[in-house]
Amino acid sequence: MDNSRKLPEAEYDVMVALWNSKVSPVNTAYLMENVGKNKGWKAPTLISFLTRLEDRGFIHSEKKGKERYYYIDAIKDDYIKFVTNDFLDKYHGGSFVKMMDLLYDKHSLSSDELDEMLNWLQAQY
Amino acid sequence: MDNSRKLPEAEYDVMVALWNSKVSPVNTAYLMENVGKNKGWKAPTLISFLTRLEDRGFIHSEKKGKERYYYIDAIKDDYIKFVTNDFLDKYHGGSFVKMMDLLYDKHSLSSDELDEMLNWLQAQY
DNA sequence: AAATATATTAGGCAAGTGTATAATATAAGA
DNA sequence: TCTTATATTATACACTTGCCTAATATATTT
Repeated sequence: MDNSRKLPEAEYDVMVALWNSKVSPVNTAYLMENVGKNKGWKAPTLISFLTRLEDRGFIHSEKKGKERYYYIDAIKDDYIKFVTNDFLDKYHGGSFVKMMDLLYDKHSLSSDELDEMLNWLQAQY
Repeated sequence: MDNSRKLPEAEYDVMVALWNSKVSPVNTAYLMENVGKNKGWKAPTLISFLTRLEDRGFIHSEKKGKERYYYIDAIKDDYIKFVTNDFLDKYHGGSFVKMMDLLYDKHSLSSDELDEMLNWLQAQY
């Protein structure tokens, strides 16, 4: 179960479309509509990413007639958690506070967001 | 002047060594000691990353005798801020709270960290 | 000044990523 | 069933990234 690897941009974008879909499986046409088009990809481009995702074990697929349908195997939250922890370690020594500190200093964190966080934190107790 | 493009791993590791140095400029030998060695790189490998960093405008250099010395041009906090905002947007819809929520649920955020954050937040008011 | 040591430069290559064209399969229509 | 349309597959190619070997420049020692 080695789906815990960081995906290249394009493949991640495809996964997002899959994760966002309320139905499963979805076919290539659906994914063309929901990511490919906006990205300006040709169908074979999309399919090529899907093939790679399948190789990595993030999805699997099944052919029905002349179309192919894709099923999700990687859990979104697990993946996001993985990349997030990775990121925190790499850029902030694993510390939330360090990250907040930096962003606040640099005016990237608004007081609204501070309020929101405070609320959230207080709710955890 | 914002060459704030996301760096490849290896180049980022070199930047970290540069940013961590208390002196500037530093030479290749210093960087071999401080990153190259641990990474198991040969000197030309390190130098190749340095050349690329120079091409990207993150550093510049100067040759003295047979050695070359490197000067930092990219500000660490600016770069980290850039990648952090990028990351938040990409994986958490730009929201800290969403990120905290996910990690807490998934048991990646300890109560100690929660306390720390609460302290930090309260200190901002 | 030669010979030797050492640092840098030139150049290159394999794997990974983004992307496409041409070929092929399969369904649908005539 | 033959033709046409359409989706998929095969294949490939350019760039980027990680890394190195061989060649060259410069300093040091003899």
